[in-house]
Amino acid sequence: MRDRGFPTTTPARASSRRSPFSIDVILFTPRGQQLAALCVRANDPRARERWLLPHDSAAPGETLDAAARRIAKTACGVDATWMEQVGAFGDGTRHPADTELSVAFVGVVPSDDTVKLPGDGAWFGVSEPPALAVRQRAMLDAGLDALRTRMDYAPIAFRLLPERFTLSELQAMYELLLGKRLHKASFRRALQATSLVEATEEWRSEGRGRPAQFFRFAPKKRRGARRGVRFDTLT
Amino acid sequence: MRDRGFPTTTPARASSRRSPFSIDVILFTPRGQQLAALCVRANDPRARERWLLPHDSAAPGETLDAAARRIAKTACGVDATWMEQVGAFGDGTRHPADTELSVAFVGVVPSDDTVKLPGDGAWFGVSEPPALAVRQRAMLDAGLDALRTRMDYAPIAFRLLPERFTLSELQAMYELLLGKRLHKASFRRALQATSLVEATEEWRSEGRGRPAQFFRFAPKKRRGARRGVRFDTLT
DNA sequence: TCAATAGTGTCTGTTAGACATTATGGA
DNA sequence: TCCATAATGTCTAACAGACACTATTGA
Repeated sequence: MRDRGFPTTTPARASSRRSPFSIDVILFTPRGQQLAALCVRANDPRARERWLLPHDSAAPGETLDAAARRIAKTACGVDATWMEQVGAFGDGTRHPADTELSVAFVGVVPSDDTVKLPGDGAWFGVSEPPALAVRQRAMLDAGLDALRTRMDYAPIAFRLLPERFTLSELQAMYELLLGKRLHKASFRRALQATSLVEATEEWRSEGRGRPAQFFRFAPKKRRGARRGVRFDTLT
Repeated sequence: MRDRGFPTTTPARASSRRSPFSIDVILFTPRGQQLAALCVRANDPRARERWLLPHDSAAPGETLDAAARRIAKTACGVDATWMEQVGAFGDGTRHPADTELSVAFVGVVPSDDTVKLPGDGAWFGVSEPPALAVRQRAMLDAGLDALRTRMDYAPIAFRLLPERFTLSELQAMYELLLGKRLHKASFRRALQATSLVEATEEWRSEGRGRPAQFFRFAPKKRRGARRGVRFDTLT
C-alpha cells in the first residue's frame, strides 16, 4: 500500500543526485481536544530515534501540489482532505534532506482515517512536538499558523467532518482547530449568515439529551461586500 | 550604483551552472491613483522587447529575504520599505531563468524613490501589466493579492508615506493599495481604535483649505482579543 | 465673500457576546 | 421526575456607515 513506485517519504541521503529542493508536508488531524501533527521516523539507521516531517523531492513532471498530496498519502495512508502551500524555507537552516530549499505544505486528514498509520509514523499533539531539524520546526510552526489563518477563507473544518454533522460537532471542530472556545449563539448566527450549511431531515438519536439535527456542507453563492475598515492585527 | 558585485537582475542564460531555483520580486509603488509594478527588460538581445519580473538566484550563504531585498534594490535603485515572501511557484510553467522552481517576494517602495529608475526598468500600472512568462504572471497576480491581504497585518501603508503624514494622505494610501474608496469618519475611528498613529504638533501650511495636522506612525502595545466568529470569505 | 479641505458630532442599522429560556430525549 | 444536550429569544455594548455640521485657510 505504501510502495507506489515513488520514493519513500524519508529518502535515503545516498541518492545518486541530490535534489535541489524538498517538499515537506505538515499534516494535522484532530486528536482528542487538540490537533496533532504527523511525524515519521528517520530512515537512517543511525538516527532511528530522530523524527522528521514527511518530505520528498518532486518527481519529474509532478506539480508541487501533486507531490505534496502524494507525500501525505504515503505518510499516513489516506488522502488529505485539504492542502495548501505554506511557503518556501531555506536560509541555510538544517534539513534532513540537506537541500538548500524546502517548500512546505499544510494539510488535514479526518481523525477516523488516522487509526492505522504506517509503521514509521506517529501523531504528536501540537503542544508537544518532537525535536525536529531547525527548518522543519519552523515549517511546523508556520503550518499551524497558516492552518488557523486560512480557516476563514477555506472550508477546512468541513473537510474534517463526515458529510452529515451536527452544529455542535461543527463548533467543536472549529474550537479544536482554532485552539479556543467559541460562543454558541454567536457561532450559529455567524454560520447562518454565511449560508454555508443546510439542514437535513435527519436527527441524531443516540445520546442523552435532546437530539441534534444533522446538517450538510452546502455553500450558497456568496454575499456582498463585508463591512468595515479593519486594521485589526497590525504589528 | 547598480553593479554591486552581485549578479544582475536578469542573469544571462549562459551562466556556467543553472541555479536550482530563482527568487523573483514583485515590487509595487503608488503611481497616480493606482499601484504600479516594476518590470525589467530581458537581457537577451533577441528578446529586448520582452518584459520580466526582477529575479536572480540566491548567492551562497545569502538568506532568501536578503536575496529578495538585493534584487529589489538592484532593480529600482533604492531599498524596499516592506517585503515578504509570497510562496513557491513551479509546476512546469515557463520562467525566463528556466528554473524548476521560483520563490516570489512582494515588496513596496515609496513613489518619491521611483523617479530615477535604472535604464532597463519600467513601472506598469497593475491594470495593464505587460506580457510575462506564465509563471511570472502568476507570481504578479499572487503578489498583488498578498499585498492587499497583508495590509491588515502589516503596516504597509505607513512604509509608503514620509515619517509625517496627514490622515487624508494616509487614507488616500489605503485607498490606493486596496483599490477602493473608504469612508472618512469610519477610517478615522478605526485608526483611533488601533492606536497606530500619534499626532504631532505640526500642521500643514500649504494648499487651499484648512490645514491638516501631521501624524506619525507610533503603534502602541496591542489590544485584546478581537470580537466575533468570522466565517467571512469562505469558498 | 466663496471654495476647498480638515475634522467632528450624531443617528441608525447590524452584530458580537452574554444570559436566559424553551425543547426534547434518556436515565 | 431529573439531567443532559439542542436550539432559540432577548438585551446590551460596540461599531460601521451615512449625513450633516463646524473649522480654517487661500483666492
